[in-house]
Amino acid sequence: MTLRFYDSASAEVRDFVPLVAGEASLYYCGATVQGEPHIGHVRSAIAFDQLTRWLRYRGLQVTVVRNVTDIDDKILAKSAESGEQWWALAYRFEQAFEDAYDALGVEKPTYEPRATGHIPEMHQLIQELMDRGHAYPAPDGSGDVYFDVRSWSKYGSLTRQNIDDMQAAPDVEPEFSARKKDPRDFALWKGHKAGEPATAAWASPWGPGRPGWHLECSAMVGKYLGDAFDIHGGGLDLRFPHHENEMAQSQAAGRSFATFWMHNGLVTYRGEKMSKSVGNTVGPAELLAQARPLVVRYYLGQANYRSVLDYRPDSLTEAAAAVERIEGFMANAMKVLAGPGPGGGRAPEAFEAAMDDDLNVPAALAVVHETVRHGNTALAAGAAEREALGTALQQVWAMTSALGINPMDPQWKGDVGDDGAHKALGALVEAQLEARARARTEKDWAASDAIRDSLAAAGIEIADSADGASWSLRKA
RNA sequence: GGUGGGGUGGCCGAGAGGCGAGGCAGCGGCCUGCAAAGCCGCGUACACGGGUUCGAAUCCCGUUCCCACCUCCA
Repeated sequence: MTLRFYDSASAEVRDFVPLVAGEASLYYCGATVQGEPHIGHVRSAIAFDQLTRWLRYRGLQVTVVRNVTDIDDKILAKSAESGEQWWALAYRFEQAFEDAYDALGVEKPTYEPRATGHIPEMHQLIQELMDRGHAYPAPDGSGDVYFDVRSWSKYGSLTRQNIDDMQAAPDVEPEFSARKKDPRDFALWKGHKAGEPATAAWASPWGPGRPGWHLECSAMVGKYLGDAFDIHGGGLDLRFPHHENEMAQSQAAGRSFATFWMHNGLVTYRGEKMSKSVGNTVGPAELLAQARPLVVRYYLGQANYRSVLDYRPDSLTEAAAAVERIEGFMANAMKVLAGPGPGGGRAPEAFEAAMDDDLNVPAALAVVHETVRHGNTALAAGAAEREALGTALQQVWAMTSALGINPMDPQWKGDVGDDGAHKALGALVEAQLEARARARTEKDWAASDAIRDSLAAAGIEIADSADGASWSLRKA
């Protein structure tokens, strides 16, 4: 087997060869916790969760690091506006992100460092850059320290851009530009300004201040994954300047940094990028109000991670139908096979090949659905096809687990209600089903259908089969 | 101006020279007391114009439209 991923630095699909055999290290950019999460953030996390799960499926020991940027201009600005302490505000939104990740089955990263906990590592990196002549303190005594892009000939290589071809940014802050040797130089350290809270300033050899955004990630990567690691991920919108700058400052300091860069496609709404600055965001809570977490996860994870996902509210209904098809098969098969869920099965080769090929989830899901169809056929064939049924169930189990969408996973059970209530409901429904069965025996179709209709009105769906009727709560 | 990614059937969404991935919706059939679920069948789609080829959605040339980044953004 060969894993192949699209490396956005080289713009090609390449064989993935881990730096250390049997292991894989992944760093992907988490949130700047200055507001509520939107589904674009969540999509990114799900994409890298799929990647993590697949690397594990392939037997690699995976170390995952996702940062939390808990200090930045916007956090301070919002704090100043509302009066809430900046660190309290940051923590509040950090929790909102965590809740969304948890609800949608994104596995916890191995490490989840916060920027503010890594100031010494940042100072060290700045010092290394200064020693090598790639960073300089602002000449005006502001306490800012900048990265000198002209001193690093490879600047622009991640995004294959030539510095001189780049459109000059609108000079919104001339007072900053005046401190820079080149307008594209970016802040490694931001000197403390009058009016900013003292709690948002850390002592440094260049004066009190706080870290620049790009520097945080480089410092944390260095601490948790070392000078060289396998994959750096994040949203496509972070390629430039964030990732370009990260790469420049890390490599200029003599670290080799990532061997693969993977960027997930953005979520759009009515054709336009979803973002806080555009103001067209839709939060995970809005989707979770319309559909079960499993359905939301399926929806956000069903397209190729690199493609644009245009959110339309009704697409959740389609995702729900697809999930129920898979879920229905698994539930029926488990009932017939009367065993606990099968663990440890293997996915069909076609599924593995699709996932190995740059995580082709849509093609992999096609295999899931084909297997479900075969399984349903085996189910209908009865005892003669028990073995085929068992195989299909095992395969569907393995595939959905690998994608993080196994409907039988306890993770998704939360919406069923507590066991006591469910048990009581079951007793009541079973009594109804018995009455209906009697009516059916007497061919009293009116009575039989009345029972079915009243249960349906209460959100309980029943299905007839050769061995009697079964019921389930209607899922959103 | 520079850099990247795209335009596939009613919708979503893979594929990337020759067999119409898969899902959703729709239609017909089987099953069913009737339904539901499930199974079987039905679609001749690849922005436009040229070209290469026995054969192009896939390659080449041109045109056009869209998105993203070049400023904070997953």
